[in-house]
Amino acid sequence: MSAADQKKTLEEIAPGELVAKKQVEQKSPLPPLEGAEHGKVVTRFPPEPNGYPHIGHAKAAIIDEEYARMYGGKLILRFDDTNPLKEKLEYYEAIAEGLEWLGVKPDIVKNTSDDIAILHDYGKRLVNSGGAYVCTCSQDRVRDLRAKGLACECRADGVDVAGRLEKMFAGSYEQNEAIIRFKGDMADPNTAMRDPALFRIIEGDHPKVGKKVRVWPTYDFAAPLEDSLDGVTHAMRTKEYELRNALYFAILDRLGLRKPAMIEFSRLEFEGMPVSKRKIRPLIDSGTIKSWDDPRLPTLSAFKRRGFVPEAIRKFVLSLGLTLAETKPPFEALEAFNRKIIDPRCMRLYFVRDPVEVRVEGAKEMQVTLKNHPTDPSLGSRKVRVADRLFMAGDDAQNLKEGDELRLIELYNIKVAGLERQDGRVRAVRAVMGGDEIRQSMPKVQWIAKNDIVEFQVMIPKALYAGEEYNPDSLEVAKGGVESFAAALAPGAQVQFVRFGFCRIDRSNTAILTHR
RNA sequence: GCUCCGGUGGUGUAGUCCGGUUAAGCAUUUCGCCCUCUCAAGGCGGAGAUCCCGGGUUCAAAUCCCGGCCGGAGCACCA
Repeated sequence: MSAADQKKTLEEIAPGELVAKKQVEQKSPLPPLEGAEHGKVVTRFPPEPNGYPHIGHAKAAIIDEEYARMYGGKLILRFDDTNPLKEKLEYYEAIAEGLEWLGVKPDIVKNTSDDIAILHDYGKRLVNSGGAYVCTCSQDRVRDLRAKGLACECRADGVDVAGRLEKMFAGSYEQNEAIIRFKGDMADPNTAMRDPALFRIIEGDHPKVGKKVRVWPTYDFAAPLEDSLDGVTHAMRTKEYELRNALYFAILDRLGLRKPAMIEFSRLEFEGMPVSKRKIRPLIDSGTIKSWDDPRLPTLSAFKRRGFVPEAIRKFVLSLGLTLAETKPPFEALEAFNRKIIDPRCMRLYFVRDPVEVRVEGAKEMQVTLKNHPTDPSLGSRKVRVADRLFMAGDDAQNLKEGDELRLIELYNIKVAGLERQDGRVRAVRAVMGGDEIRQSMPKVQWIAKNDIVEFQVMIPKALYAGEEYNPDSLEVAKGGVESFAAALAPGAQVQFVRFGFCRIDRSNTAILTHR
């Protein structure tokens, strides 16, 4: 019996007994938070200031903020700076700037290193209460025994733990000589629980606290403590940390501290656009890529430079949801969001790639007014003087045949009278006036008056990586010309070059293609 | 190797916890039409998924159970 038949029969036998499945409506693109109370939600975005912010940071920060706002709560930006060897002052700033550009406004900004004394205190407390111990084994031995699931002597009773702890903080141990380890379970199938390091000694110059501190907590210790102490109610992190959840909660349990809820989501990365410094740094060091805002990179500064707007990134990120599936979302979707947002505010200007000269016989010099936007008059117009010589795009010219008619957009029609070729390529076009009637079927092309053209180039970013290899064709350069009006635009201006694509002016005579 | 997490149209997701209302919603992509002095945006419409595979439970399974297969992650004194 089909579902419909069953339903019908049921209605006959027991009218009114059929209950409609409850409708779960939800406004926000994100699912509701478990146990969230309005006004009491605290989330946190905890980047390590060890590099420039990228699209992966954006995802986490946006989700964190979105939830804080959704529930009228607070967002904490916490620089997770517990490794002086990796962190630099410029990265704190870069991250803060990146978030500001994104429109993510934290309610509180702090550093994990601000709380180093508190963290030390809890660490000592944990050791003194038997929840952790000082291990003086070599790194190799620790790794080896963890793999085998065996404990070392340092964990046994009878070791002078108090003395070792004292030595650790007093500076008697050298770097790598001693660590504080959580007393977990060396036989736990979850290897994260096999007595992980909680503190280690690092001789370094910390960007915020200098050389004063040498005993630094690891992420595994700092994260749960900070979250709990800061009042975070919902902590979110990417799913590669999933196995550490047990440790996170075990630490808080042993210290008797409040436990936040933990939510995971997958990392965000685009195909051919790696986020990892391991893949980008060599290209920078070798000069293949000049800077961290190169338009092929997934850094926020690159997205900005390329012409993506924060609203588009936010919409895109939220459209991905909180899935755990590891996929590479379509870059085209980001482009589509961005296009819809910038379309109404981009002036339509002419860029001709590989210009080919057109001579229109009998054309008199005249002045035309061109609309800067097809539907929005507030974007204004511009005046251009045209005589009998102008340029059209090389690709458009190549397909011409004698007798073809085409429309020079917002100017007039022309009829091809002759083509001048060189090596089989059309080098110049001779044309005659073809009237002014606009016909839908007629091809329409953009043009630039000969006396108005300015040399110009557009950089076209492509996939940086093809599989595991650097893509040597990742940056295409389209050379050509623009109207003098476009050449005069200030860097940062976003325009649409008609029939070419949306671009952001990067510097004088150069733009970057945002997307088609 | 051990442990954990994923697997829904070309792509990304919603739905899966609490099985049934439309055998699957949205976005992107693509195609067609309308609009249009752009191959943009906007409007309308179409195409595209045996919901990884195989069993089982059930009147009924994308949803529950078992077993596979495939993909990813963790096993740092990095975060």
